[in-house]
Amino acid sequence: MKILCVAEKPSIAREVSRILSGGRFTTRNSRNKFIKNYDFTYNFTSLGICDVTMTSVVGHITNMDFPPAYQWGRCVPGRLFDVEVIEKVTKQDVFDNISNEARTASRLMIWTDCDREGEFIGFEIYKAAFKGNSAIQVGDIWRSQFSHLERSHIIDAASHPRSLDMNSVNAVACRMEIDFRVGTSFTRLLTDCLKQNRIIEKGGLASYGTCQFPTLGFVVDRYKRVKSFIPEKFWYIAVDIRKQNQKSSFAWTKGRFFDRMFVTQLYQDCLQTEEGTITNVESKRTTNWRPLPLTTVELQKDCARFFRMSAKAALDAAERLYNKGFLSYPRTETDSFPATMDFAGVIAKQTGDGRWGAYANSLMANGHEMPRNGSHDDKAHPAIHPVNYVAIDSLTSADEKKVYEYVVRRFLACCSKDAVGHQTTATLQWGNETFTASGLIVTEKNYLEIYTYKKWETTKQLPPLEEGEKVRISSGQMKEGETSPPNHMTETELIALMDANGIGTDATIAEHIEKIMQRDYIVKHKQGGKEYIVPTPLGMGLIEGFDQMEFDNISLSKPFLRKLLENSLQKIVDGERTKADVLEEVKQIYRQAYGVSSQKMTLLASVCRQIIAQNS
DNA sequence: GCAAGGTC
Repeated sequence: MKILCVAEKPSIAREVSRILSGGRFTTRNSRNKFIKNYDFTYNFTSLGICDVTMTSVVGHITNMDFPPAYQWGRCVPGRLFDVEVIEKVTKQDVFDNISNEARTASRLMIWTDCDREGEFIGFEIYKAAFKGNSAIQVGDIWRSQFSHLERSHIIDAASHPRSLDMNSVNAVACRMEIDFRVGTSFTRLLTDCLKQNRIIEKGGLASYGTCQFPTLGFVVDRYKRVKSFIPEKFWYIAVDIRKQNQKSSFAWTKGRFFDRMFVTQLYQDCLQTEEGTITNVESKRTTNWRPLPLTTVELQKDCARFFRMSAKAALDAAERLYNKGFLSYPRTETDSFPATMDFAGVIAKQTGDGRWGAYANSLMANGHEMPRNGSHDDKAHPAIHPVNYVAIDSLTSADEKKVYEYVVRRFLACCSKDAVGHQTTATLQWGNETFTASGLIVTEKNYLEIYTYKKWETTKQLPPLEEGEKVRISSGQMKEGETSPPNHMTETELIALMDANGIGTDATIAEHIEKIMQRDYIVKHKQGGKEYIVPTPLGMGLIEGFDQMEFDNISLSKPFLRKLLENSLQKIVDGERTKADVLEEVKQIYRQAYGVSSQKMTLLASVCRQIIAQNS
């Protein structure tokens, strides 16, 4: 009896084969240069010893399309909400490999990632297998459940398969159809109209996407807030005391007020007394927590912040390091490690390095900590960590060097003790007002010694103060300040906003930013050594134009619709709603918005024209 | 020529 096993990517097929076969497998090439077919035998608990062929796909192998009659220019874009969609095989060689291998198989076992997309890819694999062997039915599919490649976990997964979760499959099918219909209809409408109005060039493209526009919306929103910012004056009271020839500044616990008279009144009351009283001195141990295990989004945010690397460049470098076997899988939302992971083994591989080897050695000698567990789990991959050592000087790409070093230091930091400090806070009463000052001494750096990207340092110390002590106010002043404008959007902030609002995924956030840059909706702008993202006049015109149309309580440039879709998809997964039901509801919202948009295209064009003229 | 999601 032959079992056909199919994974989502070649690296998983290789690893699972290695584990299940105990290293005794033979390898055949497929027509796709990335994909190998591995043959071995395995003793499945329920079936006994079976012949196994393990292979993989490379992500999705099919996609949606419209029939020829509905290609660009052949119908009005509004029809795309309702015409039939067809399935098209996008990777014929991969598809055929599965059909062929399925011919001699009596069972199909799906080893795709255990997330929603993985479930759908599993269904695509089933269809390819069924084409080669119609004796394989949906009910015969084994779906193995695993979230990392630790040996016992994989063997357990091999003996406890479940069935394919059609709710998840339907949720993904729903997402695909919405994104496809909405994206294509609006893109054709926008492009055709902006071309007619000569706002974009003949060969140009003005795309709309359910992720592209909310992303652009974030950038435009920030830009407008910076431009329309009006500074406001505020007032506050600041106090210095002097003791042992040392000045200490105390901050007002009330902060600041925009009412000058009010602060003046309080300040006048204070001036009645020349002395203040120390009402409280508190000295306590504080800790500064080691970082959480690394996710893709965190990696991208930190690379942008620490190395000024774009999200795309960071992910590309991490991917190359993964393909060379140095890093674990770099696309993950999980901020924890499996409890069974061999942390000491991972640390031991780093002990020979010239920069961090000594630290790794000290962790080995003194015992490492168990990493903290974050609350996110994509149920498919563990947090990003080094799997093999490479001397960074032997890497040729500057980005790879930085990313590898960062991932290693982050991992060692995860296995280290938290930093410890001592914080002293003194409270001062002056008249009716209270003020505080504090000083920090870092007593044990611990993880900070290896995680050099972060600063937590000893500050200026307070002089010895006692509760009840009278102190002379060496300077008590009412000061004036001014609110400052928000900064322009950084890539780090944009990634964080997208992540928080469910726009895109760990694997696609970087791509959406790149795409709207390609479309000339946003540009990166250097200012004072920092890089900011600002909208182009076209990008502003599009958002402004859509915002001026009157939709019924919805916005095409904000993240709410995407979030609504995401919530509804989860309900499909949970079995609370059907795909047909959600599809109709969401389609109806966009269909209506499309109707309004197509009527108001002249408004959009004139808004665009106006903003472009203002900025040229 | 159009989307977003996988992966290489």
